[in-house]
This record gives sequence, C-alpha cells and structure tokens, in this order.
Amino acid sequence: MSSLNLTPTSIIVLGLVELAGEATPYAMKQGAAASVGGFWTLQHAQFYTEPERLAAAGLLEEKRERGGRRRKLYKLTTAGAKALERWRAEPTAELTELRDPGLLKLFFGADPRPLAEVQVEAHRSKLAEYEELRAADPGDGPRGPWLALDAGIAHAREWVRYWSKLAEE
Amino acid sequence: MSSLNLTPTSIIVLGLVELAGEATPYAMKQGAAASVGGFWTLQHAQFYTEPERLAAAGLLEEKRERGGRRRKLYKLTTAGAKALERWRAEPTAELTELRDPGLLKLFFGADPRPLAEVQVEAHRSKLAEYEELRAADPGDGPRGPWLALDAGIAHAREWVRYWSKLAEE
DNA sequence: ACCGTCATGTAATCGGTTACATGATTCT
DNA sequence: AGAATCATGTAACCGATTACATGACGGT
Repeated sequence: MSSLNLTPTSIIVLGLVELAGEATPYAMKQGAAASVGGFWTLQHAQFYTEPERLAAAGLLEEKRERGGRRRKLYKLTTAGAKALERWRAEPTAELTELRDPGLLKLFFGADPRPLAEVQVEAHRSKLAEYEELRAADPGDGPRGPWLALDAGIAHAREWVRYWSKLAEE
Repeated sequence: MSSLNLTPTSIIVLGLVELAGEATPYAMKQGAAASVGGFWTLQHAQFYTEPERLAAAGLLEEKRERGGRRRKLYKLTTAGAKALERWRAEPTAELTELRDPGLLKLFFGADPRPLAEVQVEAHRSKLAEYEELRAADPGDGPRGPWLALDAGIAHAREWVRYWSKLAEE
C-alpha cells in the first residue's frame, strides 16, 4: 500500500479534501476552480481518477452513497493527513520552469509584433481577473491563497509589461 | 501519415534540427541545454522517442550511419519545415500557467519563512545564471533567444523580490 | 588493457488528456 | 413533458518519466 509519489495533482486533491472535510469529485472540481484554479488547473477526469489512486494508497477513504446518485465521497485518512502535513512541512527548492508557449514561439523566431499583441490582450484579461479576486477577498481566512494570488498578480503584471514593450516596437 | 499534434516537445525538436541542419539525438540534447534549456527542459529519452514519432509522421528524415556507432541522424523534410513555419506564423493566446511547487505549498498552508528562504536562494542562483548568459551574448545572432532570456530574467527578478519579502517578515 | 565517462538506445510504467456515455436536476 | 445543463463516471490512448542496458572513446 501507500507507496506512490505525491504529484502536484495528488496534493491538490488532498488539500481540497482537507479544506472541505469531505468531498465528492465534483465538489473538488468546484473548489479547485475557485481557489488554486487561478494558477493550476486540472482536467475534470483527474478528480475522479486521482482520488481513486489515493484511496488505493490509503490516503483517502472512499464512501459511496446508498441511494440516489450513489456518489463517491472522500475524506482524509490519518495517513492522508500525515502525508499532507509532511509535504507541507518540507520546504522545496524546486523552481518553476517558465513553460510559456508564446515564449517558445518567440524563441524559435516568430515575428514578435503580432504575437505580442495577442499575448498582451490575454495577460491583461487574466490580470483583471486576478485583481477582481483580490478586491473580493475580505482578507480574513487563511493566508496561503492570498499570498499565492499576490504572486499571480505580480507575474501577470510583468508579462503585460514584457509583451507591451514588444508590441510597441 | 502526418496527423499528430505538435506538442511543445515536437517543436523543440523541430526547431533545434532546423538550427543545426542535421542532428543526432545527443546533439539535440546538447543544443537544448545551451538554448531553450533555460526555460524548458526535456528528458533525454525524449530526444530519442520524439524524433521517431516525427519521422513516422513525415516531418523528419531519419538516416542511419553505416559504420561505427550507427547513430541516427535527423533532418527536416519539406513537410517538417512547413509545419514548423506554420506553427511559427500563428500567434498564440495561450498563457503560461504558474505551476510553481513552492507556490502550491504556500497556498496550502506551508509556513512561509523557511520556504521563502530556500526559494530565494534557488531563484537567486538561477538569476545569476541567466545574467551570465546575457553577459556572454554578443547580441548578434537571432533575436528570439535573446528576447526569451529577457523574459526569464525579468521573472526571476520578480521571484527573488517576492520570496525575499516573505523571508523577511 | 583497463576504467570511467560520454553517448546511445529501448522497455516498462504511469499519469494526464480526450472522448465517450449516461443519469439527475432545473427551467420553460 | 421536453430541453438544457449540471453532475458523474469510465475507457482508450498517448506522451513523459524512469529504469535499464550497452557500446564507443579518451585517458592512464
């Protein structure tokens, strides 16, 4: 049992289940969209397959509704809570890789101007979205999401700056 | 034939082959490390499997050395050159997702301080690496790589700023 | 001649994506 | 009652990662 490596996908599932206490795949999907969704998206199918994996490894407990939709409900096991906590306690030096499709085009010789125009637009609207989230945030509640959003905003701004400059040349 | 979708991996292989004219997987690996490597890394095995896929799709031509190592040599076919050009000509609105392991930890409640310390260190050294590359760049040659490096530097700086602030609280 | 490292490749596995399929609710 | 959308799940495929394995070359 319990020997699979925790991918980011695993963590997101565990983390969301922890926040919710108990959740169906669909609830996780909703939760993700409203929280990590800003900077990390998952395919909906993963909210069904990943919990299964985690349950098989003993990190989640699976319960099936008796009547009606017979949905699957997941909650953390003790092992699951521990695994998550261990992951959280261990700082990581791993870095983001800047895997940006636009940047890749630029790198391999695409014409900067038209690319930049499209990109500026896209990043602007993303930035606006973030700022709306920020404005809506009361500022109580856990600090993590707030901080992550902060990073998102800073980088979105940087992208807008970057592509704007290229668009104007 | 020729109906596979071009993943970023495909593009990197095609792009590197175009730059080199003709290349063995190992040469591509070296080429990648020295160029895109800054912001996009591939597993070495992919430099063997991906060209095979592309050859099967008619985008690369595979030639095998007769004597000695019997290495595989790849070069672009006309179809391959066209595919690459088409990709290059089409601007993309796709955005980076900010898939940062550190940020994920922060999001799910890791203690900011120790994490930030490790991250600052890592980003600092990455930044230094970039700046060295920048310093070494004579500034002639194609513009794409130069511009991409620019983005890398800007974002690395932003990360250093971000995590420094968190480390100091 | 031997050893270490550079170079080359294949195979197995696993996680992620895409596509399909269907059952509940809600709205008109 | 019917249509639309929300919710739920499975299966097949495909690309990426990991692990293994071996051959050539350069130095001692």
